[in-house]
Amino acid sequence: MAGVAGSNPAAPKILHAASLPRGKMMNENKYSLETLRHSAAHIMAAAVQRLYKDVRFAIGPSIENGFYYDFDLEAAIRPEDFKKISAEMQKIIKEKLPFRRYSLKKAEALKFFSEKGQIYKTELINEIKDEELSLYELGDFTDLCRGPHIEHSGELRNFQLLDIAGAYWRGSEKNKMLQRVYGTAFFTKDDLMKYVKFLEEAKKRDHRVIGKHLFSIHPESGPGLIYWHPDGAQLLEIIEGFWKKEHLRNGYQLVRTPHVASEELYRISGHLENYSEMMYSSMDIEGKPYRVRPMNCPGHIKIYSSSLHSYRDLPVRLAELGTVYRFEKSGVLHGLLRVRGFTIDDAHIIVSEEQVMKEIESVFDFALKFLSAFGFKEFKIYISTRPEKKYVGDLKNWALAEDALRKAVESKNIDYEMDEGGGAFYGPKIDIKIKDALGRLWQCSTIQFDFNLPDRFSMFYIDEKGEKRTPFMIHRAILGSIERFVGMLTEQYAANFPLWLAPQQLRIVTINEKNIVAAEKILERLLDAGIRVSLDSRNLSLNKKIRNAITEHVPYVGIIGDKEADSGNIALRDRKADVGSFSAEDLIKKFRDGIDNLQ
RNA sequence: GCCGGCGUAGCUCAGCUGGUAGAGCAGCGGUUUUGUAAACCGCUGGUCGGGGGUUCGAUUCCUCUCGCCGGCUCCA
Repeated sequence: MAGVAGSNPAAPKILHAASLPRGKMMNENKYSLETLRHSAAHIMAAAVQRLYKDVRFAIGPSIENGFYYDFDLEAAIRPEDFKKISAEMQKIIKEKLPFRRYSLKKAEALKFFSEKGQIYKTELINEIKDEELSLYELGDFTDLCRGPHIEHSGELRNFQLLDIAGAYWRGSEKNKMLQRVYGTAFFTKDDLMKYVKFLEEAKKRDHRVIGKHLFSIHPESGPGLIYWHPDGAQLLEIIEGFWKKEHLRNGYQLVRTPHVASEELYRISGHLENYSEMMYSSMDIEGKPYRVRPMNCPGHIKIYSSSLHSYRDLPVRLAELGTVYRFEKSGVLHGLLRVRGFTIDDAHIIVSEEQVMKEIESVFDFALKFLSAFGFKEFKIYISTRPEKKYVGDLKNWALAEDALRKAVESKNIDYEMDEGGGAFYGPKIDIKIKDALGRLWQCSTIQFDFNLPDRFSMFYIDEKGEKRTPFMIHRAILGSIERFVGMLTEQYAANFPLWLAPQQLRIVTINEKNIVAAEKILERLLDAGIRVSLDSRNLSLNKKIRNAITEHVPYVGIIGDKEADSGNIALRDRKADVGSFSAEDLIKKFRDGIDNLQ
C-alpha cells in the first residue's frame, strides 16, 4: 500500500516488533500465525496468477512480520497495483476455496511443473531428497509446498500488502532479479491495525526526517559522507566525552592513529588481500601507494609493538574513536545507519591466554553497562563460532576463545543464540543487539577474537620465564559506529533526547523587551555553570517562542517575564507543561542531577 | 551493484491529457510588547536535480546521467 511505508530501515534490520502477536501463537483455531501468513502468500500468488500472464512463481514464505512471494513476470508490479491485487485476493477469500493437499512422486511433480514452465519450482524439486512430495491446490493455483495451510481461503480475514521490492532468486546477485511483494496478515483486525500503527510510528521516528537539524549529506560531496551540524556535533561531543571518561576509568588508554597509511601496512595486516573490495583505491604520495584506512587495528598494533611488553603489563587496552572509510555500494547507503565514512569506538585489547576469560567477562559487562546508560535495557546476544573451512589459528585457541565468550554471556544470565560457523575467519565473536523503544533490534557492540593479526605483525610479550609469547588480541566496539548509534538514539527517543544527551538543554525566552536584561544575566549564570542554554529574546509572541523550542526538541524552556525579572527566578516548563518556578541555583542543581544520575 | 519508485522555493507539498510555475511554514521589512505549542500586514525567493532529444513551444513526452526512497546482496 502506497501510504504505509515500507517498514524497516535497510540496516540494521528490524528483526521483530515487540508486543505484537508473533511466532507460535495460536488462535482459537488450530493454526499458527505462520500458517495463516503462509496461506496468505498462496492466496496472493493465486491472485497474481489470475491478474497477470506468464507468471513464474519462486517462493512465498511467512516471515517475521508477515509474508512475501517472489514472482518472475514481464510486467512490473507497482504500488498502485496493490489495490487490484488485494481486491482479487478478497474475491478468492469470498470464494472460500479449500487448500487441497496432494502427495506426488517426484517425477510426477517435475512433469507437472515443467509442463507449466515453472522453472523455479522444478529447480527446487530437483534439490529435494525425498521421493514423495506434496503440492497444495488453491482453486487453479497449485504450488509446491510442505504446508500446513488454513482450511480454506475464507479463513484469511485481516491482511494488507505493504511493499514491492526486487529480490534475487535464491538471494544471489548472480541470479535473476524477481519481484517480491511483501504483505502481512493477522488473526484479528486489531492486531493488524496495531502493526500498521507500528510501521507509521517507526516512519515518524525516521532519523533522516526527525534528525534534519543534526546532520546532512550532500550529493556534490559524495553520498554516505556525513556533515554534522551544531546540534549533531554537540551530541557527538557529549557521547564521545562520556565514552572517553568511562574508558579511562575502565583501564583503557586513549590513542590516535593516522587516517591514511602506506599500503605496506595493509599488506602486512592482510587487508589488501582480504578486504580490498571494501577499501578505496590507492593514492600516490611521492611514488608510494597509500590507502585511507578501513580499520583501526593495524595502527593500534603498531603502537603496541613500538615498545617491549612484559606479561605484567597485560592486558594492554588501546582505545580510539577511529574514523574509517569503507566502500559501500550506493544502494545500501542509508542515512546515518549505513555510510561510507564512520567512527568506530574501537579498542584492541592484548591479553595473555590466562587473562582471556576474565577480560572477556569484563568487556561484556562494560558494554552492557555502557549501553544501558543510554536507556537501552534489553539486549540480544549472538555468539558466532569458527567457520567450517576458512579460518586461521589453531583449534585449541578457537576452543578457548569460544568457551570464554560463552562463559562471559552465561555469567550474565542473558539469553543468547549460537551462530555456528558464523565467526570471522580470524576469530569467534559476540555481537550485542539492543532493543529500542519500538521493540526493534539494532546491532551495535561486537567483541571479536583475532588469531590473525598477532601473528602477521609478530606481536609478542615477555612471559615469566623471559620468553617471547604471542598474545591474544580482542577487537571490540561498544557503540559500533557512532554515526549509526546516533541514528538509533534519534529513533529511540524520537529526537527528544534525555537531558544529559540533549544538545540544547534549555531555551530561555523573554515575554517582553523589559525582561531582556534580566534574561541575559540568567543566561550568563547558567552558561557559566556548564548548562547548554540559549536565549530567545526576539520580538515574537511567548507562545511562538515556546513552540519553536519544543519543535527544536529542546527539553526545557525557561520563561522570564516581569515576575521573574523581579524575583530572579525562572519559570520552567518541559515539553509538555509548566513544572514550576526555580532559582538559578536550584535549576543548576536540578540539571546537574539529571546529568549525574545517568552517568 | 541489482529491481521498482521518486527528484518543483531553505522545509513540507500543489501544478489535469505539453502553452516558460503556486500555497503554507521559514527568511526579510513594518505594526504589535505579548504569561506557557503558530499575533497581524507586506515583500523577497525557483535556469521545476543535470545533459541531450522530440515539438512552434517541455516542469509535463523520450533518453542518458546524478541523487534520494523501498527492498535484494553486503555490513559497523
